[in-house]
Amino acid sequence: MISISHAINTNRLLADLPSAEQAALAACCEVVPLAFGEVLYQPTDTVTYAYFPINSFVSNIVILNNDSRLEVTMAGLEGMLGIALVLGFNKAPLLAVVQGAGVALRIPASQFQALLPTSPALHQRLMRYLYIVMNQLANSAACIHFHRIEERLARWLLMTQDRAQSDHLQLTHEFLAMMLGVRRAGITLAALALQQRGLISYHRGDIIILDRSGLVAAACQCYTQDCALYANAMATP
Amino acid sequence: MISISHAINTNRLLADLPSAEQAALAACCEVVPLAFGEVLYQPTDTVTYAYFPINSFVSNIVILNNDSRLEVTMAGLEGMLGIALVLGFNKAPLLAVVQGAGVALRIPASQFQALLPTSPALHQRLMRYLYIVMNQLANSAACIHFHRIEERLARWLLMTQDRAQSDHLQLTHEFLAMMLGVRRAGITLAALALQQRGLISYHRGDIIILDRSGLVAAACQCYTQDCALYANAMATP
DNA sequence: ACCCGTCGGCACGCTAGCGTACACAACTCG
DNA sequence: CGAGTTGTGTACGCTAGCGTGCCGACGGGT
Repeated sequence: MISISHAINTNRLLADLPSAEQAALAACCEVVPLAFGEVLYQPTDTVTYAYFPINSFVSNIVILNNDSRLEVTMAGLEGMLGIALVLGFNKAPLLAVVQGAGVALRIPASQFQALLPTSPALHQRLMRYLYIVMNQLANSAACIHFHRIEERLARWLLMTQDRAQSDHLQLTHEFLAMMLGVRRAGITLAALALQQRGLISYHRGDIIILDRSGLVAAACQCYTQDCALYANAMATP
Repeated sequence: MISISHAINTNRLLADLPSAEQAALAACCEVVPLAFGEVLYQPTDTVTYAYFPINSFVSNIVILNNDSRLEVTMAGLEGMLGIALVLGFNKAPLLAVVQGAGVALRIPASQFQALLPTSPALHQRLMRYLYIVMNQLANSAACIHFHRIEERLARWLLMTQDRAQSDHLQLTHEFLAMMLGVRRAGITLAALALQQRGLISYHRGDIIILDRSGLVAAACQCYTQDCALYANAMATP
């Protein structure tokens, strides 16, 4: 099991906080396991916990008209879930589904909200994170509209790899199709193309990233832009 | 010319604020005209002013790879521009273009940021507004991906009508095509369809909304959902 | 060792929307 | 009043992706 202090130093929003803030945080959070497929929030649910993933990662999914689904953001060790709480609100807007099993730090909503006014550094980090997420959302909208499945798939695999911190992912075509909002057959073709170019290999739900830089080249620039945006926004004093 | 106090009572984020907060606001803002096509922010610009539209409205546009453009949100009397400032940041992420001429309240960035800590009611409103915008972004991404041009056009006209507060809009097909990220010819077909159904009429850049409720039916549900979301989030205590 | 559920390859016709290009009509301005 | 500009209708072939359905192959469980 991962200790709380180790967890706090792993999540990028929490690492490097002043030790007083880390201590305050540690006092009210716990390390919990997240299982693959677990639903953290349903749309319109009241948000009872904030989560900071450590080695797990979670997809935020829009549900349209009860059938169409589309992943719009992803949160792993670089982010958090329960963003609404930072805005003083407690209604979840999106479906949050655990997409990579692992552990996360969990804080009850009320304690989290009580913590914010007394933890200025944390608060600032979270505001920055909100800014980043808003940009990711805006860029995603354009990316999803303009870019082809193959490019989007490559981007998505890279984003997932970053959060899973492993070049070995467990994803079926069916699942990828739901995330990208396309047909399963569409994913099959795109994945075949990537495989034939020697960038990935896969076999019944196990995807291995063989050539990361090749995959970056195959992805739309949205991937590199996203990374740059995160780095920039977080680095600015 | 519109007076500052009348302006403050027109923008929905500012109306109904405690009078002390309105007074503090009034002390540092001014009413400025916004001309059609005026660019308020370029991506990566430093944000020098926050704007609260009164009878003008502004599109926030993502620019991808220097050519593809797509409107992702719109702000009128129900919103504001310069959201980054609320998050303690001063970099504009999107292109903000005035799409309906009119006036807006304008506040220098530093004064705006100084105002926030001392105006809790305003601050809360703005956080709510951020929450709404994030949801609009997420929903837009899905809407743009799944819905047809005709539905999206209908939705877009309704959103514009709400902000222009007039059933008479000035928009060319060319402009609409840029907003929706599609071909001009695509807009022509969709607009013809709406016109033949008796919902709108247009003539060389002048669009008149004839049957608002028919248009709501022709639009994807995203429009009604958006409205409901705004009302809900703003109404919650 | 088998069975059956899961996963992936593939093929069919179909549609929305693309890129492009041309023509005409309506305004604008000299 | 004539010339140019702007806005709209339309047409062409083309592509990405859709919906659907089938089949084979793999592999875990009994």
